[in-house]
Amino acid sequence: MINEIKTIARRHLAAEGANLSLRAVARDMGMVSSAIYRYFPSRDELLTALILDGYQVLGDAAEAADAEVTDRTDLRGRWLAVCRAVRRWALAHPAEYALLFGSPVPGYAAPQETTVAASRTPTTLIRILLDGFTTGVLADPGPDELPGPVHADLATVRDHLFAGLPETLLARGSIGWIHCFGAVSFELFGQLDGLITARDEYFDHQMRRMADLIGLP
Amino acid sequence: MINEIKTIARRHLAAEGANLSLRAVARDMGMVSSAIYRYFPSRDELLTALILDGYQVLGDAAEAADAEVTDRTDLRGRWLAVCRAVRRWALAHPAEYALLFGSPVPGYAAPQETTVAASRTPTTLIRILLDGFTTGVLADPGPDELPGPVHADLATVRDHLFAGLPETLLARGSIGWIHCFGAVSFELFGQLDGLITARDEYFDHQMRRMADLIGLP
DNA sequence: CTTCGTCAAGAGCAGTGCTCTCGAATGTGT
DNA sequence: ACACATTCGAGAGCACTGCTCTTGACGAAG
Repeated sequence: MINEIKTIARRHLAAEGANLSLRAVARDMGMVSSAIYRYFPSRDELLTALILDGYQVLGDAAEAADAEVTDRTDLRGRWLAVCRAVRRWALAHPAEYALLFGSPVPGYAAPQETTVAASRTPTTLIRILLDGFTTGVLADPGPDELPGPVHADLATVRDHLFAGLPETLLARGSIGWIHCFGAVSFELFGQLDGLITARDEYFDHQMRRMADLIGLP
Repeated sequence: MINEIKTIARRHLAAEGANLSLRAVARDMGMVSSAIYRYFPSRDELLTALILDGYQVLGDAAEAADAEVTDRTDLRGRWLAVCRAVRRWALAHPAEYALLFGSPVPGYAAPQETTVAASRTPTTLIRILLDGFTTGVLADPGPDELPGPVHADLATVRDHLFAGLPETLLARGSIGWIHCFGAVSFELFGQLDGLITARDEYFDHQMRRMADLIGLP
């Protein structure tokens, strides 16, 4: 039942865009709107559930894309594969992507759970670097003039999730992830319209430049 | 009159978030909602007006930040100044930033005018590179393995707006702009929550790395 | 003094999230 | 088999939204 609601809600999201209507979902289920409230205490809760699912599905796609690269030492190939998977999912589910990564819905404060669910995809990316470093494929590039406070922030993240990873690699990897997010959002939110037509190639080019910046062989 | 509506609408936008209510604006003006329709044929038109204004104000801020750097040969300083100005404006006007660069409002198709208004800020950035190149401060870094179709897209943009600029510089500058957008959006849309606390420094660090990637001295 | 255009008000339509109450169905325990 | 409890969905209703249409007041031209 809950799953049926979510499925129909996702369909509405894809069709209509961000403003999901509980009543419309209920109508599609042959129910009356108040019946939905048996299963979700509010519209925001339904959105939260969709967001959590979205992060999960995206994380799965990212991990699958990484796993598909047979040569595990091909860090650049793995990095590009994950980035492409993120973009592919975003293009296939623009409304859901906007829900996850777009402007926050006014009045809706994302619960703590969403922020941890959100970390799966970037974790997949950074883990590629950790993988490369522990297997010796990727060397510690040495210090990168990180400002002190940033150093502290990154150290915390590193100790939490990527024990042993040189901070410089974490910093560069984060930039790479942020740029992946930025490039996808830029395209999806219409900022590329009228400027770039070869979008696949443009995205790949950007991600390659990021791989260069990270220092991926 | 039109200006008063826009001013109050902006205030509501800042206070409530993206879902701007015409009736609330009218109420604040001591008018009835239908009176607004004398001045704006629809809510979307009002949003469009706000968007156009926003791009204009942001463009002004970017140009002013660039102009404030007295040493015109300090390309890196100029680049950072503009990026910081963009972020500063975004943090000061999050709802407006979301309107310009966030997820598109469902059912609302941005008119052509907005896309040209949007180009002012990136134009300011890229013009720094053009400036540096024409004055000899910045050398042509040579080809950057641009895919063919991207090459064609960028050539069109270059011939339109930045005559004489080497394509490689345009490509790198675009990446820099996209990353500026990405970093600001990432922070503003809550993706940094719980991870990075030193946000000023982190942003600056990213922009410096981008300046490195572009090759700014 | 009349006409004309501008302006705002008001009613009304269809839609929204959400709350509440009330019946019907579906078990479950004795 | 009966009584009880719980679950479910329907329906009405509240306050809100964007938007349309009609009506009436006001002031400036002719």
